[in-house]
Amino acid sequence: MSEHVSSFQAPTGTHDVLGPASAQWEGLVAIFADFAYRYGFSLVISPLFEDVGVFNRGIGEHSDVAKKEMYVFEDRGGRTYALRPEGTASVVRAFVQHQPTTPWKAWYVTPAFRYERPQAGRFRQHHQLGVEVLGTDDPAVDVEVITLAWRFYEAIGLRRVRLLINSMGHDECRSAYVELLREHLRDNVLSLCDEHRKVWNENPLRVLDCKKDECVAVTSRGPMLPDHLCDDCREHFAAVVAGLFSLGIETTLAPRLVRGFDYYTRTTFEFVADALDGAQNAIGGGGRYDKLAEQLGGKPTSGIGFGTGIERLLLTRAAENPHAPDLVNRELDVFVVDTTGEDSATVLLDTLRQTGLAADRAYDGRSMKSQMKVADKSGARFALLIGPQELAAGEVTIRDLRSDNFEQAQQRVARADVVAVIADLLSK
RNA sequence: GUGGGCGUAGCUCAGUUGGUUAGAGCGCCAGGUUGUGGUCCUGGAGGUCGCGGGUUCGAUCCCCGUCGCUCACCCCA
Repeated sequence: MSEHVSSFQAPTGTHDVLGPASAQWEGLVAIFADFAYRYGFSLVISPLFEDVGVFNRGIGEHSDVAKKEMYVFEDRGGRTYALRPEGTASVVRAFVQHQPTTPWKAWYVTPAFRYERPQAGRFRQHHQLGVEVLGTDDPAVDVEVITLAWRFYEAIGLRRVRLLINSMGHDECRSAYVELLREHLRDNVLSLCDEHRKVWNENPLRVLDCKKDECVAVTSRGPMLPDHLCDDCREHFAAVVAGLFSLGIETTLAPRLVRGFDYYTRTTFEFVADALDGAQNAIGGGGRYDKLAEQLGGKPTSGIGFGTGIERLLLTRAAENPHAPDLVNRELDVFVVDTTGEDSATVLLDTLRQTGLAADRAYDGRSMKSQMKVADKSGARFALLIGPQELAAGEVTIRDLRSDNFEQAQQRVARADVVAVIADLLSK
């Protein structure tokens, strides 16, 4: 800042996550990875950018995300790519490309990019955790995916989360329904809100999602999707709801829940955090996409997935309980203070770390007082002091940084015994 | 894309109804005699008052523009 050179900052809508906040991320990802493992999922890593067609065909060219929110660019070879705006399309593209044996259960953690104006809980780069299951339309897998999400939310301490669930039907029963809805909207065009009065015909389902009083009044008098499902879809939906009920997972039937991506069929769901009173209270969502693999050039393959936003999860945790415990412990065990200027600290640290302890030190040959201050701020449980006396005696002074009694707080032990003594002290 | 609020030290903010060397708290660094943190005391470093232009004898303060942050709409995680 002292120079007149211009500097840089993170692009609009993006953020650097530094410690200690980043430890919360580590914790979330680690817990989710563990859940995924316990539910039989394996990690899938796919590219952050794809041929733009993957997303256009996947999420639908008429969706808002595809129309105006994608980061599209041309590379030096003239190919048109887009940064992934969500996780599912890439994973399904990978499935189609590699044709793993089914059912294929994959989980991911990824950034997602959307060109939007940032606001509370919404960014141009956000991060999602998610799972996908390809190759079965068994309602049991719908239940399993939703259960994984639900139990995960419980595990990270969320208490005020509601599960909204709906069925979009399959191609035929949905398009039949859309026609019914279209007729109903046509008869009531003048009663719709300003915006939908113009565009209701392009995608009638979107009107269901409108929160304006005018649109709500019209659609609530009109046909509802769950009432117009075919027998198969109705049975499938009933099986999903029954499965969740048998697990004690409370569901809210949401007949007007229409999610933003066109690929959804049958089961769709969303998790809403009541602690987030802003507009951005959806912390996760997903659904079935039985036509997506075909749309991406693969064999007809059923699929279902779920994604949840890391930033919103952390916001929700903080909103529900400002004093929520850390999701992962990143405190140091010991801090080495060495004023001899020789390599005692270097050697001792190597030993400590090899035994699995978390250990750090001060640099630049600072005074003992200065190093002790750093030790204190590091949060370490113990300080290990090496001055001329310890050096000469081949010993180390162990000081308990949580004790305020000078006499009882420290003891001198032989270098060779340090690891054992520390291990013993930490186990108490 | 549209609209509101805001932009002064690393952080949170005062302040100047336009006038000499711009402040506080926290944080950071160094001391408070002989090798020891957390409290306390002292001292220090650190700011083109977002950037550009205009008005003025003079602008951090007024005006315009611009960039950025933030909140909301739309939509979404």
